[in-house]
Amino acid sequence: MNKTNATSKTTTLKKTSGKKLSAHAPPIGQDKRGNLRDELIRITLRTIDEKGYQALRARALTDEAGCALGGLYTVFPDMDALIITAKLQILDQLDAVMAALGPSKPDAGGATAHLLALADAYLTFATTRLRRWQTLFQHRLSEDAQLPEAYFLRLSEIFKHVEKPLSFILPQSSEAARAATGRALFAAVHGIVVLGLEQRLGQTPVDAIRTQFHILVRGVAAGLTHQPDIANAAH
Amino acid sequence: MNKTNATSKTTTLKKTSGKKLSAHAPPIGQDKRGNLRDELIRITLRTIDEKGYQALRARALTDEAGCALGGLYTVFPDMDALIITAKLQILDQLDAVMAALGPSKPDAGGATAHLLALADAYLTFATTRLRRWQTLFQHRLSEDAQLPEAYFLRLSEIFKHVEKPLSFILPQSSEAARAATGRALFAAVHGIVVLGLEQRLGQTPVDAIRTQFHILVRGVAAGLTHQPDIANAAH
DNA sequence: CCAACGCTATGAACAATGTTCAAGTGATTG
DNA sequence: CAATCACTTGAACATTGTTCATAGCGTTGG
Repeated sequence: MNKTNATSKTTTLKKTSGKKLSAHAPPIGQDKRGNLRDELIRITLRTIDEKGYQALRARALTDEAGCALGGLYTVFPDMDALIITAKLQILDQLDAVMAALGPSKPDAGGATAHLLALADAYLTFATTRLRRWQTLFQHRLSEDAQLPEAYFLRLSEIFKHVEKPLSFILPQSSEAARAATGRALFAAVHGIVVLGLEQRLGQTPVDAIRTQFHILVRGVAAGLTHQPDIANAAH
Repeated sequence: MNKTNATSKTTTLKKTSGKKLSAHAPPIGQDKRGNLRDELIRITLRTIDEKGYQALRARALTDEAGCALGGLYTVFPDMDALIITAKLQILDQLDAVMAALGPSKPDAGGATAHLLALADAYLTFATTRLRRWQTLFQHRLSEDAQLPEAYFLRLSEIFKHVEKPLSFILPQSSEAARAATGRALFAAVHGIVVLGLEQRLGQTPVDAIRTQFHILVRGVAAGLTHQPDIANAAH
């Protein structure tokens, strides 16, 4: 069912035909070294967009980049490193989308509207760039490998987009309380989107997803407005 | 690395010497057919508990079950089917944990407390049976395979645990509004746990996670109590 | 009893992976 | 022109899940 044998012919063996003429007329490679790295990253992102991160294959990438299989391992220690680089770029794009909304109006109503706009931007990112978003949050690197610290730093930056408007809903609260609340809100919206996009049965889920985080964001905003101590009574 | 169970292999193989009606218990293979299936499921869950779903290997499972590699494919169409069966059982366990809390007290305060207890039960499940929980929500089946409808039915049942106490917070709301709110709340807590357990850096994240969904659940409960229309104004 | 049949388990073979590394290639240098 | 060196190459390797011709064993018919 799974691994169809269609590929048996495709991937191989121009070796019989003499490639003595190595033909370094530039098929793809523009410069030399650093460009193979960038080229591989570019192809990785393109493959993700077209077929999803599950389709990333060392041979397919190097074929398309016009280098040998081993070439990949001259610019990356392994495939994980390549994918991590791609994930970092995608995270930057998500950050940019949320940053592009600008600041919120400095009152509780404006803050709530801004939180909804952030959630909407997140949902839009997840649906319009579904494969990139899936790469961000579904892809697992293999066993021992660890995401770099820069990844988590970027993630905290994203949480900050949510923290900022909270200062108009929780003007008296501590920095820590706002951080926890912002993180909770982002994670909550993330969870709604995750479970919503996971199951592709049912009907158009996007509106249902939007309904859910409307309830959630407006509910939390109203609750915190009436009882700000909730955010502080952490323990 | 560990071919420790060479003994089990030999013992099971010798049951070829007749004894269909065996008085003394055979070592592993008790009956015939359905037992290999159950045995494989058992071993699958055990492997998940000990090493995580990433460690599931056809050869390791069949070795331990005392059958040949191909034996797996006589009782399951492929490994996905086996893992799906395991996931269904794990989902049942999660459902049982949340059902074990019983009903909430029939007022808004009792409902809020119950929602918090549900979130806490979920977090406890995720942390004490981490590998099973990861299998539930991190494992992806390969490409074409689909989770069975029973899986999503079970999931809706779990959402219902959250819906029920909501009737004391939103007594006037429609069934649909409560369903959307319940789903949103579960997904929100799920998102908090997911992002919380993802990054194991920092110190004890469990308390931080608990803090977050306290803010969230109590915030939403308070908000919906003061402005019940939020749950209805879907669009 | 045994011969023939049918089901089931078997495990070698296969295709598709990521990764390694000896060998090759071409430029630079002495 | 030879030697050296940095870099590239792709065949080989180790692991995967999956398949399928074959062998084994119980049942049945004569």
